[in-house]
Amino acid sequence: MVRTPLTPWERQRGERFGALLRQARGERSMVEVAAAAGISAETLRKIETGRAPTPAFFTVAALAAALGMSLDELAGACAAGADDRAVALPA
Amino acid sequence: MVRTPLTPWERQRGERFGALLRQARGERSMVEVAAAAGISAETLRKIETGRAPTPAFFTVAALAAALGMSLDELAGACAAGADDRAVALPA
DNA sequence: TCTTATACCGGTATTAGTATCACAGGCATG
DNA sequence: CATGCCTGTGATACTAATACCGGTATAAGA
Repeated sequence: MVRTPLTPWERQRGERFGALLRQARGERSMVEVAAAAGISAETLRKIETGRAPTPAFFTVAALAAALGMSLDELAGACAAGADDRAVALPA
Repeated sequence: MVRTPLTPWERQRGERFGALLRQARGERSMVEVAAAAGISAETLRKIETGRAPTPAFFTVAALAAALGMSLDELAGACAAGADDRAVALPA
């Protein structure tokens, strides 16, 4: 109605998204990357753990810049990983 | 404190972002592009008019896909347009 | 052992994104 | 002229993102 709750596959996509970011972070600490991106460490943690499955665009953009990765490949990786959505959720 | 309100330049960036999207939409109607992106037309309108200055990442990704534009260039255009932020908001 | 640093987790507070409803203007068709 | 359709808009409702705090666990080092 007012604001469609996140679907299960959206949350799963968020988890994949977070895993991707964590992998990209590598050895660097959360606080360092968060500071580089200009966000709080808690937010970064929530995104990485999938507890914030749909972060804001500019948050992701700053994060990608801090991690030195492309937004397109990031979105593409999630879209590619979520292509089974078409089977699980035909609508 | 708990959720930093959007700064004025963030809102301005949102306006530029929306203007960019509206320009990219061209002659196509809001409802068509919104349907192609899988979001509601009202949401697209709010994003375009800058009333939703920091949309969700996947919303923007779907929109960019529907419009056939790159996320990196989109983010880059906004970042480039907002470089006067450093002067307006030194903090 | 004690301290420190990092990360995870739960709760809380506040703002913002997203969707539905109702409305107005333009334009065509009856 | 009336009616319906389409586009864009304003108001409203509800959920999610962001941030801060305290606590916990693990590992490294003094």
